[in-house]
Amino acid sequence: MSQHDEMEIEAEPAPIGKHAPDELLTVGEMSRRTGVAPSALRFYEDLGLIASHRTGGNQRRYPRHMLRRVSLISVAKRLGIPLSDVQTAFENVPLDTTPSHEDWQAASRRWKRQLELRRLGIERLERELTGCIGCGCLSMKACRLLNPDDELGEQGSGPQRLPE
Amino acid sequence: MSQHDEMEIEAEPAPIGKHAPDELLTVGEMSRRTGVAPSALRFYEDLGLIASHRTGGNQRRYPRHMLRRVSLISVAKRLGIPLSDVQTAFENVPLDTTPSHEDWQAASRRWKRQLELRRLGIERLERELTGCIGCGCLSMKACRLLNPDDELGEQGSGPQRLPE
DNA sequence: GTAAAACCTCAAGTACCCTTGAAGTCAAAA
DNA sequence: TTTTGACTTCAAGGGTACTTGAGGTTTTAC
Repeated sequence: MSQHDEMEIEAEPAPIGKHAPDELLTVGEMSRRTGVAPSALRFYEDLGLIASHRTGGNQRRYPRHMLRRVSLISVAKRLGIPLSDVQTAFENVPLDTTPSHEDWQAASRRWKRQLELRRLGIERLERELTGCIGCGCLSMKACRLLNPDDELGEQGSGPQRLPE
Repeated sequence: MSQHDEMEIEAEPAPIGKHAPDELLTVGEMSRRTGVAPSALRFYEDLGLIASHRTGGNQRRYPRHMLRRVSLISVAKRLGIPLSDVQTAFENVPLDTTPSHEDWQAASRRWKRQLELRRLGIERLERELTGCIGCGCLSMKACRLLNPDDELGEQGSGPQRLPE
């Protein structure tokens, strides 16, 4: 395996001077840059979370803006956010064209809201636990943590999500 | 085939219609009280996350303190915390005897620390996203969110966890 | 005493989120 | 041009977290 220096990745004839904004990335380059395995990238593409162009030889070529999507997906993964939620967050970010300023702004705000809700859920549980530590009991009666039949504890069975 | 060769926990005649404070719970009662399916309870028991006594007829009977464990497990599920982490959090809480005040206190503190780490990860991402919204870019170069090769983004492939 | 409801085990199935491997193709360096 | 590494698809496998179903037993209620 050849370890290239961090040079400009130019799959196509390089425009003189600066990197092309239209530069396309192979699956391997995408993987190295995002830390997401090629197999996972293909998987995300099957799910429609990301998209690629194909060369004449049927190889994937990703537009640069796809880096953002992949990075956001991997961030979500680290926070335990399911891919279905990621899909929702991406709802109005175009796959086929470079998303506009506004597209990403809107997506950022959606992401932030999601994160905020998750954080609030955690903060609340922290408060409950602090109370439990304070009273030294984890009391079944007093502790909302252990009686979560409120907005946090939607249903009895099945996968559960934080409220949205 | 009945096996009464040893003293087993018998289904005691319940005090008329009401629950005794040291009452043992069947798997069904446990399920109704915690919202966790009986199959999941059995699964947790297989994993060693919870434990039960058995009647002479080999049916599970849960001591009341097991309600806490199950509830905490289901809280963890809601927050996307894997069962392996739950196991860690329970490490020093006895399964066979009613955990003491101090056992639960220590567990509470461990839980709180776990939640705190998770929250901090989220808060950091929120800050990053706020910056991105602010600058209106989600810039690949400026945004740590999209270049997470720091303590949050350990390695390239494989399942990733929040730092602990 | 009997019948229904609740329980038991064990095996297989499901859903998500991928990874691994086989068998073959493409692309760029030597 | 040749070689090699990177790529392709497709099928199967794996970990987590369970659910479902079959076939049988126990407990409870009448």
